[in-house]
Amino acid sequence: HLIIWYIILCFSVFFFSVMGCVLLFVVFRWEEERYTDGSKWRFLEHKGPVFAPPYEPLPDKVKFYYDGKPMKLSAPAEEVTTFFSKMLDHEYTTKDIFRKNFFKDWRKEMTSEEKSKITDLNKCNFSEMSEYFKTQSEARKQMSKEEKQKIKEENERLLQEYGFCIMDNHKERIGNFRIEPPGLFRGRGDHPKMGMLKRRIRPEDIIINCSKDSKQPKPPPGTKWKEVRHDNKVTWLASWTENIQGSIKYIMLNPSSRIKGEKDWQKYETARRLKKCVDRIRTQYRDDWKSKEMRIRQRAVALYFIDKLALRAGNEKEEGETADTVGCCSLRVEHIKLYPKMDDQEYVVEFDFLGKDSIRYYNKIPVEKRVFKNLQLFLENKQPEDDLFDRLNTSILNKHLQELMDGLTAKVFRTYNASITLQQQLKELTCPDDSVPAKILSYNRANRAVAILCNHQRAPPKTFEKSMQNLQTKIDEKQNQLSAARKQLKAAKADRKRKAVQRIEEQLMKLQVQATDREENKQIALGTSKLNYLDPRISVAWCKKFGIPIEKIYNKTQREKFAWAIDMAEKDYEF
DNA sequence: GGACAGACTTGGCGTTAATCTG
DNA sequence: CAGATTAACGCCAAGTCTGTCC
Repeated sequence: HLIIWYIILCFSVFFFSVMGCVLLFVVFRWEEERYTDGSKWRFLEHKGPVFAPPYEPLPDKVKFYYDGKPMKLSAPAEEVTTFFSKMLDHEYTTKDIFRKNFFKDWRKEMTSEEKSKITDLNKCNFSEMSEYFKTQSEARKQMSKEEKQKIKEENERLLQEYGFCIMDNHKERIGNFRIEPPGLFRGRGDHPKMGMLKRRIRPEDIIINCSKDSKQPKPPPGTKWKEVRHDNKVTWLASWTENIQGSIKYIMLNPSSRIKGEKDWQKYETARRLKKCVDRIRTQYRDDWKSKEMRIRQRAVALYFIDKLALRAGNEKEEGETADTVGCCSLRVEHIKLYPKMDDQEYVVEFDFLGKDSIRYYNKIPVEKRVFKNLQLFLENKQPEDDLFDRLNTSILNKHLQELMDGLTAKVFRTYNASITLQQQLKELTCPDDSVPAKILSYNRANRAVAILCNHQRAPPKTFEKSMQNLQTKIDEKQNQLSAARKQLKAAKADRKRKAVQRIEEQLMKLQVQATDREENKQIALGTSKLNYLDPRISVAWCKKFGIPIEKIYNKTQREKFAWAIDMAEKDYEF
């Protein structure tokens, strides 16, 4: 008996100390005091970035032809041609702008001799190189298990060595520790810089950020960092300036890190504060539609769009530097059409413009008469390419919002409206008696409502039709199976048969739900809203309330990112 | 108040890894 | 167990927003 008591005692001590640690850890990790002086960390140590592998010249048998004649290129010029020949199958290599930009940048890498010979891109023949790369990638696919395993292990080793850092008391995963390899810039949509050469990044381009008392990362042998600094007011570990737009790129931590998680949490707390005062703000902007000042009316109509349609703020962009895309404040006259009457609706506004990533926003919505009249006013005496809101920009708008609520900016409305929509849709769509797959369909539908609001579209997957067909075949088979099982049940009336029928019915239902979900999701991308706009605590609470395992909603990466929410939210959580 | 740099979040998509199926 | 299919991941581009300078 004594022994048993002793074991129990030991076990309890062990158990409680483990629990204690877990609790401490949780409190420590998410409730840890934040720095009040604007600093982001006290200690930061890492190994620096991993560079792109050096260029390997082509074997001599693989030739480039100019004007029908083989020509051996210098290594720098040859490297650039490999980028182009790898893209040959893409339609964009036929575009004028792409070819012009590429040729211009390619010539910069040529020797003077090459430069004088190669004067016309149309006389260049890259097909042997293109074939060579196709063969190479085919060979890579055909590699033996052992070879693949070896590569995997090497990647894992690199991850272990360079993929983590120490920030304050935590070992944290780094988001992107590999430096982007050189290549040809593509860009999205109609980008004026497509085809330009994205140059290779060297240690001399890199600024390292770490704490003074840490072990500094070593640059590769024979090289130097551009600079090593110790700036704890920022979160990045390394940075460099990219040559296409001249913007700065960063190496930062993974979303699972304390520093990202805390920021994410705060973002949703700001959105929840908006919830408390959104009525007041709405009343005010409606009032402002009547203002005698044009700038206030414009501000109020723009804010109405941002709130109602979840439009992005719309910063000004430098013309000719990027694709021509707009957000709310940068809308132009040509992007909207007004219809005093359309079918059975009055005061309809039709939006048609390219937003972020050149994704088209198309929507027809009835608005209130005052908004409509205001829009007519804003359009007066303007050309199609003129700004709709000529007295407004994002800076003016955000200054105003800041006065309405501390920390309020245009994008908070997107977060707020996305999260509140999810919560309300979940409430509306979830039936407590539904099966788990049916409940998940409801969840996905709620998620979908948000994605539609935020205009998160995707190109239908290339294999969409086929995969729908496959699913339909499975459903048909299952239906046959079911009717066969039912016949057997009728004949035998055995309990075992009854259960079999039930099981098949469930399987069939599951397949049908899957088909519905997939069909409805054809052109909708759920990922972005799930990752960036939906307060994860709403989803966690929903899972707890309806007994859905969290794994059904969030995959491993997402669970890591939302660890704070999974720890925090109870089933009665309200956004 | 406008230009610009800087820092950080948000975005779709192609590739890769995991899972499924015959 | 290999090939097909699907889900996850990573890539890298493109936004938002703040702060500084003039």
